[in-house]
Amino acid sequence: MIIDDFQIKVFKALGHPVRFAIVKKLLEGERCVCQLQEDVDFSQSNLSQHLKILKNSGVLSSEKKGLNVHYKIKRDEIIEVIRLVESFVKKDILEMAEGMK
Amino acid sequence: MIIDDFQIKVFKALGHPVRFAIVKKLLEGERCVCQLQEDVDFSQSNLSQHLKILKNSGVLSSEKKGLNVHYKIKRDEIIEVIRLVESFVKKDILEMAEGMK
DNA sequence: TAATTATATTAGAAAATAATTATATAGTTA
DNA sequence: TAACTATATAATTATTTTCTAATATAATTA
Repeated sequence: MIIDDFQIKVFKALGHPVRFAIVKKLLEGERCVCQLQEDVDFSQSNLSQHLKILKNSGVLSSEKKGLNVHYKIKRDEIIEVIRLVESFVKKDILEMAEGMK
Repeated sequence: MIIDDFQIKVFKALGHPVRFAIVKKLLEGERCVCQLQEDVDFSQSNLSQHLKILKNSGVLSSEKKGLNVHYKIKRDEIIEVIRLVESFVKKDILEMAEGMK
């Protein structure tokens, strides 16, 4: 199923620490690559490659503004997804903590 | 952030075709490993390894019932997440199709 | 308790993904 | 138009993930 493939691509894109960090940063709003670079301590080239993966998966969209390229979260559903996963992961962590008593 | 790590684990778990297929099957309800094996054409060992990853990430939970082990989706949020991603991916595909006209 | 069935684990090979380094391009300003 | 700045691409290497094959375990039944 082709829809499955696209869904898998989205999950794969979000399932990497650098890319997840980028997306979380962009929850605050649109940013140019140069701004993303600030928060993050790996090469420009590497960042660019991760941005490409995020864009290809449909998680981010980009727009060229003069010399800069601005990236943003493409759809609100992504924001929802991250919130949902965060909430259920928190439950898991709580339960784990309970189990250790 | 530890919560981030758990979230990333969830996305990574869902970002693989075999594991995604397993989870989609379990949307229909709890299944034992033997039943999952039917739909799928790779080794028992491999299936078992993927189930382990899904369980460790918190996506699935399991319960031993006699000789069988039953797996199910651990939390309803997971179902929601999959629906959301499906819906936004469909939008992307539609837009792509528009763009090709 | 020996054999059987369902599932899990381990080790190693194969494949996929990620990071690094170097180079290219597109827009901008001097 | 030459030099500069921000970002992208390509090639290579390093790392991680996945698969395969063999073996182990736990519950069940003969």
